[in-house]
Amino acid sequence: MPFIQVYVEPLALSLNQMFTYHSKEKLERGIRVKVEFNHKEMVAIVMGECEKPTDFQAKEILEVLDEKPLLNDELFELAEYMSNTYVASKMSCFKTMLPPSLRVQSKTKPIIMEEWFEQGEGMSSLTPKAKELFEKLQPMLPMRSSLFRKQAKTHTKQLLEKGYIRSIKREKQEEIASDYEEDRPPILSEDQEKAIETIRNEENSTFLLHGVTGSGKTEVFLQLAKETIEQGKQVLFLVPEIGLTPLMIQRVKARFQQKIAIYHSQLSASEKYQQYQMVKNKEVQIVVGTRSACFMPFHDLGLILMDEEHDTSYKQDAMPKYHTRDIALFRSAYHHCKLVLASATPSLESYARAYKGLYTLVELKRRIAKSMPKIELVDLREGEVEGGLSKNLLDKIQDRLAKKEQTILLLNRRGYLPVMKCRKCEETILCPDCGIALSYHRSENTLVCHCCGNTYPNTNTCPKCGSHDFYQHGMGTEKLEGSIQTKFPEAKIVRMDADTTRKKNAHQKLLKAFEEEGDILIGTQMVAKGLDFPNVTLVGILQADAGLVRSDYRANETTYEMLEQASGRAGRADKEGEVLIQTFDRSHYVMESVLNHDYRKFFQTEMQYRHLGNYPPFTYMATLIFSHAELSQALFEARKVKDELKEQRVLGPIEISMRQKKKRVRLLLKDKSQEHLETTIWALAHRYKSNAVKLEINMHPLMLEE
DNA sequence: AGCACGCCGACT
DNA sequence: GTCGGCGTGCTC
Repeated sequence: MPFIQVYVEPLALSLNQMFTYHSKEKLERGIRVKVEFNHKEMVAIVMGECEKPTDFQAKEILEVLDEKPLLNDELFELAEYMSNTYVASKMSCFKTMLPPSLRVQSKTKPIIMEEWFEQGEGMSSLTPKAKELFEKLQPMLPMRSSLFRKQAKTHTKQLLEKGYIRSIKREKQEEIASDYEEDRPPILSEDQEKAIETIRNEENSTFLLHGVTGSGKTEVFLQLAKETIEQGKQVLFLVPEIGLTPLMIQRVKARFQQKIAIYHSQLSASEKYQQYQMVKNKEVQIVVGTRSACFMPFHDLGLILMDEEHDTSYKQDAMPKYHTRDIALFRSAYHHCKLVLASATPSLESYARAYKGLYTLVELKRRIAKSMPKIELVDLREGEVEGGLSKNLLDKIQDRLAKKEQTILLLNRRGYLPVMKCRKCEETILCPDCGIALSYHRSENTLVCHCCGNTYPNTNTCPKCGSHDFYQHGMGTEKLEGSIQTKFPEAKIVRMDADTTRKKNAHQKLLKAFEEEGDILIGTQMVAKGLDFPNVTLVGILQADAGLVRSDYRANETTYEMLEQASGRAGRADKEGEVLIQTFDRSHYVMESVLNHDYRKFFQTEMQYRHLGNYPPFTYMATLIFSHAELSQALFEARKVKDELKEQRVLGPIEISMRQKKKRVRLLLKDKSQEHLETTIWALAHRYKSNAVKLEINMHPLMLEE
């Protein structure tokens, strides 16, 4: 009669230890069981057998929930790796790795049923409209209820009640593969051929494909994927955000003409389960997906492609705060398969590794058809500037309108006014939860916290002195849209930012609207990513240095990335592209590098600064956030920890925005050794398991919390 | 993480 | 007199 060890349901680090139970049967690692834990019933995951405990009485297992383990050996190893490197509980790693319906907490059996309608024997009379609809839809029965409802709308109820249709439950079936016209591979450029050759033949397993925008990286991907599939192996194709990559999916589908799995966070639980099972049951060879797709249960992975590898959406900001790139590296090592990281603006970490020869650098230096867009820097300190727009830029917009060509304007600040500051008493209206300035959004007449997303009605009254007079300085996308519309009344303007893309599929709808009839697309940095409109010949960046004033160590990198990516949106087809960058500091090395499309120069300069400041890739970092209702308590703990850590460089403590009415204080640790950093942080994590001051850890942070 | 236990303030 | 605040200790 075996004793088994389990991890229990709560994700907290304080319960990140195994508990022992008694079982009537042998149980494999990875099987879920129901147990009593601290007077409560909960689910636990079996980790293995052990000896009879001597110092306590083990309880009985109440129920065995699975026949087969949920995770294979590789995924167990991966969970171990994740837990260690990101200082997260094992259970939180298991949770992240599984699709929602298989998660530990999930009580429902993952057999997914869906509602269908079948023909009934309704006799009583119908209203004319219902009768008409029923006659139209009858030949299609039985059909999916959702489809039926979409057409019959409110008449569905009547048809059900009068028995013309009956509701039945069916096991969910797979969507019929939509047919895409087969896409034949084009003739590759010399650069592309060479890139493929290198990746195919080089011994190294990790490659950094540095290809300028429009250099045909995708074609390289597709070719490599094809070869892998022909060897009977699986391909994982990672993309940053699915909302921006419908084109990519279409291309993959069209090229391969076989069933592929698509996995991203916007799928419903049952859709995720379906896609997950397709991979597990070896029904598909290709998976295209975002961050969470890096945990798919592959059995014979032959190639991992990671597009836009610099993109920060690859890092999860909830526990465990993993980076998809690390997971991809782990899996490529486990499966002995190649990993191709690709970007026009690689992360400094990846490029540094390629530079050292750890990764093999593969370059695509030329655009397929056209030359790179012409870039012009406009000094905002000189010449006329009207509402944030230089005369130069206004003229160019006018010119594109006349030529019926399109313009993209990038302003990395949403809303109407970025701050509400009272003219009388100089009070700034702050978010009660976060303590940072609220932005005014005119269309909704609300004040929005861009930190936590909370909205408050705008009373246009100063909370301190009751005045109604506020400063009008600064500008967000909403205000820009208004002023552009006033200047060019005939122009069709589309605005794309977090406010206009909140609804599902809003992204695609806005982009479609712009492609079909828009003249000017105004947006935050989301318009810099991956858009491909042949008729866009002008890109204007309004406040190029806005990002440079930020204090965080990656400010220059993100600014370079944003400018270079935005520039890549201009002149993608046969028309020449032009980019106008408005800046206060045209001699800044970020501006100069972008001007000449010189990533290497940017890299070398930035590396010097990183070296001087002891920042990644020269060190490993972690942030520690101490939170408590009382600032003094949080500060006290932070200072105590700082004093103890003599071997690392510690920055802070600094006070950052509140969360849930709690004051927060941040320390930033830098360490030459990743192992040393890990052991230090783990020790701290254990110490703060049950402290009134809470400690939040972010290993290898990309964005420092403010 | 939850939740029971336990010890002090303002209320029917 | 008690209802209820949340500090701290425990979970096989």
